Amino acid sequence: MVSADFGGPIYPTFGRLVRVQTALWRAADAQLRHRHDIALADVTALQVVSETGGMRVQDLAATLHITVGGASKVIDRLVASDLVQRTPHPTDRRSSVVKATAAGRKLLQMTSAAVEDVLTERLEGVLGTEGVARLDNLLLTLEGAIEYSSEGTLP
Amino acid sequence: MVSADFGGPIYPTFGRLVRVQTALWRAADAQLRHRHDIALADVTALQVVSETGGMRVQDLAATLHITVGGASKVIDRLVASDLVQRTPHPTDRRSSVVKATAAGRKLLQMTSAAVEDVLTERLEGVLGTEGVARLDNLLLTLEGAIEYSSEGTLP
DNA sequence: GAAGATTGATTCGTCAATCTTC
DNA sequence: GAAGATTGACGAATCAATCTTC
Repeated sequence: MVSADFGGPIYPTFGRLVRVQTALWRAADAQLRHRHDIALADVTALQVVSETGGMRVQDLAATLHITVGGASKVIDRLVASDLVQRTPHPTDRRSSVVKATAAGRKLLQMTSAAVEDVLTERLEGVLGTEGVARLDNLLLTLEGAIEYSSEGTLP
Repeated sequence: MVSADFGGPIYPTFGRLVRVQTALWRAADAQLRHRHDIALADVTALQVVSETGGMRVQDLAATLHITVGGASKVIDRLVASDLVQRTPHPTDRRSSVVKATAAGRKLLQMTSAAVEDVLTERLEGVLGTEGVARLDNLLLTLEGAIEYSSEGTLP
């Protein structure tokens, strides 16, 4: 079944998605910079690294949908702040395995609470837990579909 | 009523929102650069300017949730490409009114079709029209709430 | 003095080139 | 030769400073 266009233009919905995400990001980012002097982008990377317990640079890039070079630089910043460390890959000397340090995990606990506060207010406070659950279901569906369709777009 | 946390952590949902939006943005942006040699950010600004029929720099900034300086530079690029023009504000000589040119409106028609194609495939094709409608409802609610809560966040 | 806008310096991510290792 | 990662140059947005007009 090929997608038909019964629902009217979809650009406005996408515009809303972008604006909502931007506004939420900015709110959380401002809160983190203010309270913990760190950017949300860095905390997000730290979060991913921490919860996987160790990953390669390109795995971080794939998870965040950023480039490998960008991921390398994010890690540079986190290493400089002693929040993660590069450890040698056990079988492949081209790779490093990036792991959260104790300081990184500690900072993550505090920053996660700050982010949770902002998001709970602005997402759950507006949509309610039921609305958040509906949103999450839709996003899960999209996320699953996006993973494989992100390849092979351009010739 | 203060927000309570019955739904579990909300950070993962936000992370999904960011990743889905990023992936969709990148797909549409790549398509536009490839077919029309213009960035999605510029098309988005052109879209907003066009559909309002004329607005000030700070109005564009407020709509897109970007800074005034950033909006000024987006307009610089669009002016350089002859897609919008700055016209004198009728009553306030500090301001300009930014309007889409004929070339801008023409380009917008073509690029909108390209964006619609990408989004129809990746949003509607995955969620269906009903799913898109549900997503749009949730985003509308969030957008309405965000407008007024974006002020007065930091001391 | 405040509001609207522009400009220059900085920051962050992408892209292309490069280096090392497979 | 290909894969993993890093580095420098570039593009785009933020922030602070500045200029003009209210």
